[in-house]
Amino acid sequence: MGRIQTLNNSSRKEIIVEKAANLFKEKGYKAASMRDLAEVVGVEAASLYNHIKSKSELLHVICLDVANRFTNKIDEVEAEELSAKEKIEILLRFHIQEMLNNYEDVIVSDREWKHLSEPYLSNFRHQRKTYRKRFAAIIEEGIKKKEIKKIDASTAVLIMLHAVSGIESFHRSKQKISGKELEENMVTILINGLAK
Amino acid sequence: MGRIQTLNNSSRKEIIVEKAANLFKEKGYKAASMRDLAEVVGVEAASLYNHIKSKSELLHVICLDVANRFTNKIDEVEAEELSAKEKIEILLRFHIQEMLNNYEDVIVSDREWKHLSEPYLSNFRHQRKTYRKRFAAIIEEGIKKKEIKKIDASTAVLIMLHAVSGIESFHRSKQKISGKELEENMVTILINGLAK
DNA sequence: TTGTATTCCTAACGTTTGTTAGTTACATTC
DNA sequence: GAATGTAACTAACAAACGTTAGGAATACAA
Repeated sequence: MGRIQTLNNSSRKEIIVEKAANLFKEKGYKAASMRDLAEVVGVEAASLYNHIKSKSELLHVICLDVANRFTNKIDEVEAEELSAKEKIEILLRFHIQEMLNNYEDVIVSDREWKHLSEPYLSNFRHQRKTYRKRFAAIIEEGIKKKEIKKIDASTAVLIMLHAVSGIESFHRSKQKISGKELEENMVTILINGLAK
Repeated sequence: MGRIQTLNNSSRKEIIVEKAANLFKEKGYKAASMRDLAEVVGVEAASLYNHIKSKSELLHVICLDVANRFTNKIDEVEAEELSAKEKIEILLRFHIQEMLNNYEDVIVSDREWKHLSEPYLSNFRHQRKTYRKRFAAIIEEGIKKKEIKKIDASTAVLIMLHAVSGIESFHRSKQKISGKELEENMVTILINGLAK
């Protein structure tokens, strides 16, 4: 009968959420059972319920946290006095950094948000939609100021956000290049294109 | 007691696979139950087993079909006498077209392949890996011939493949722009970049 | 019309699922 | 050391899952 190891200043709940993110990333939310999670945590399944309310709570804690991080960042970027192109590059680099450092949460949020229950599902959808609109608005500002090519702004947002999510494959591979190199490559390709 | 509608020259099995792809896309493979599928098909769950062997067969039929289409295309492209840049653009446009026309299969294959059972899982993984290597080789050829910027080829592949998968959001949105416009925007951004 | 496949049905199976109830062990405070 | 709250356990629940068995209805060939 071993207790959950609580190192640092993280609570037992935080540890469970962290392990859950890992498991959800690996197997998907639906395929990951509470008994799987319990095993990883080192405890019986029923014991988890001393710390969390339900399986779905785990998912919405993860998703909400990720969504808030991106919302906070775009708040910050919009407030600064920068050119549109600079704003875009900052956001793009932030996405890449998040994907390099907190990728488990980000991937789960990206891929499993559909399994959120109401009202968290509606909230998440709204926050996501709003974020993309604000991102697109920055691009449109850049087009107006002739910093950016005349392209469809929402398509550009779509490309950038999804391109970044490809970093998951990078994590799985043998990491021939470093995170910094990856970041520079991505920014170059997306801002300046492949063609010479 | 209604029978499965079999129009054109498609078999009942093909109809089930088609509806399954739609359902898997909507709810995810694990969350989509055979009873859900039966309801969509218009039949009782047990009746499906007169036409298919198992739920997992549905998934691997879908995934294998998608993987083969891309493999066939890259076979075709490699055989032609074209510049690397042209080859890349053809492949990119093919990905976009597939995502516009057969997106349900492609999305399911992209997102749910992890739930394949052996030996289909290993086969799929291998085919996917090989495809990406071949794609990266074309890019490296382009770099050598100075048609393409000096970037990390596998990062470029990763960006392109994942950018295209963002077209799913396009399908969900109110389609302000046409498929053709979307294609041109994507190709422009990825080949020439955002910056003016 | 009769015989034979095909396609559907109902009923049920054995698992696995998320979760609750009730109880025991540990940790902390007085 | 007694008291109290926290965190673990065992056992079990009802519901949902994929799938099978066996029989009834339909379609097609003779």
